[in-house]
Amino acid sequence: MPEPKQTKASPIMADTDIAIVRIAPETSFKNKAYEALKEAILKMDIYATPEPVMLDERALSERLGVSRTPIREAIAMLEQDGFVKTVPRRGIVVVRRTKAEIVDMIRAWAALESMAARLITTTARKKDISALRDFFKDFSDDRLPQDHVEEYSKANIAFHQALISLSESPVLVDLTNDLLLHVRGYRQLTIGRKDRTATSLPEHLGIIEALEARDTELAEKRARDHTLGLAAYVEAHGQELFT
Amino acid sequence: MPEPKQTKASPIMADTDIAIVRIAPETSFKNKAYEALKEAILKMDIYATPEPVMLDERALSERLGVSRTPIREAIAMLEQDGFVKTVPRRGIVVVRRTKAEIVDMIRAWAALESMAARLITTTARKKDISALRDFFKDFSDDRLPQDHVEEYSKANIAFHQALISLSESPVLVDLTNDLLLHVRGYRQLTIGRKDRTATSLPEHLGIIEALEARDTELAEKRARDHTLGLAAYVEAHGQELFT
DNA sequence: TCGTGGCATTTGGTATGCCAAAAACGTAAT
DNA sequence: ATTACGTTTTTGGCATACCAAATGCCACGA
Repeated sequence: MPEPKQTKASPIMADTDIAIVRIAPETSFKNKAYEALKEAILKMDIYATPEPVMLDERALSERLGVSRTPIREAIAMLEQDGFVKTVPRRGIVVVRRTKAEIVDMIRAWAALESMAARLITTTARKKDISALRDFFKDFSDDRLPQDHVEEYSKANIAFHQALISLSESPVLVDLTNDLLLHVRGYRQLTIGRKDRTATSLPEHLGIIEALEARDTELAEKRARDHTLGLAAYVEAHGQELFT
Repeated sequence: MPEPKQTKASPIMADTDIAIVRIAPETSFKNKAYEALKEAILKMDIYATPEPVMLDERALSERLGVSRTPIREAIAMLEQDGFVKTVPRRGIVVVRRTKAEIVDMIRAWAALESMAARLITTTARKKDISALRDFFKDFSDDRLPQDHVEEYSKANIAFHQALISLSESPVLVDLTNDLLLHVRGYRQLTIGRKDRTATSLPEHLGIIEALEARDTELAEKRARDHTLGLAAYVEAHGQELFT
């Protein structure tokens, strides 16, 4: 009889299916190149120089020690992500976002995060919600966020990502992570700006309180308004950030 | 003789810069393959058969008349989109979404669309908003949507896409289009189900009215609740849709 | 001096060939 | 007949070679 081919284990070791589920996935050169290039792109300050940043396939393949083929596949993937754009017979250019695009992304982020907040009020556990406060435990009246902007900025990002994760919605998590990668292109310059930092912490605490109170509408509104506030800030003050 | 192909204009016609802006972009085989495969994947009914749908690089390259290289690059792009997943030395499998994933996507869609509605109340022109009614002009009490499900389903999709477009937010437009492509995997089975169709039209009209009234909060709420309603419906009745 | 034509170079696009892993197949031994 | 084992085939990954378009350099000539 046609028994399903799935693990035709011999009778003796039928019950010894130890945790040997998958041996080394051994990521391909394509994926390695993708990760390497993605990190490199995110690390470089694209908005520092006026002239566009270009990539060279052959130079990359030589530097990474692989042929052009996996490099090109990685480039194709990065292009899908919107990080680069290849112009036929001209070169591969690292995409620079305009202020309008960044603002637009932040608005989308606000939409997704407010939905996450909504979901959290109905599903997350109380202790997990309260744990969100830990991200800011190093800040207080004696140690103001605006005096440690860089550190607060990291805590800020971590908080938002943890918040979204609480929604237990893979789609929301993935989409916001993608957006954050683009927005973080000029991390020091936006998220952690001193004048916004002052109002940021209280707003975060307000969100947490609404979540704990299971107030769906309020949590959604506070999450949305908080991030829309960032969008408005960038729109108003971000002019100098784009040379 | 090799005449310069790029019309190096002589001084006489220096100011006669006619509309010769760009010659044929001539999309590459890579992009052609990407489009072709994407359409093919969306067209096939992935959820019809129990066994996973596989793709074969060599077969595809032969059928499309190109080598494997552009095919592989197209596959890499599709994998970034989440349409396929290549398993090393096993094959390329068309991804099948679970009910939970679809519901999750619809929720994200609801989030983005409600943000679009919010933006529309502050920026869109009245006449553009009112024009949204045209999508449903073929339906009335004499010609109920639930009696023309297929046709209404198309109008439904078109309405939602037009709605998002009114936000003039490229990010929202792109993200929702991507989500819709995945959700539409079983178009007839979800969006246009008869029992939901009856309540769909009034809700749409309600959204349009809120937009026209520039009632930001109400428009946002109606847009969100409408699409969340679909999510809830799929979650409740979608069991049979996944074999 | 200036510009014009062409040749060399650069760069992305594509085709092809080979490799190793794994599945598929077939054969022989029990 | 079933199992075990070895061979063949399949399949994705990667390297390499070639092409054609676009660019830039440079010599030649008005």
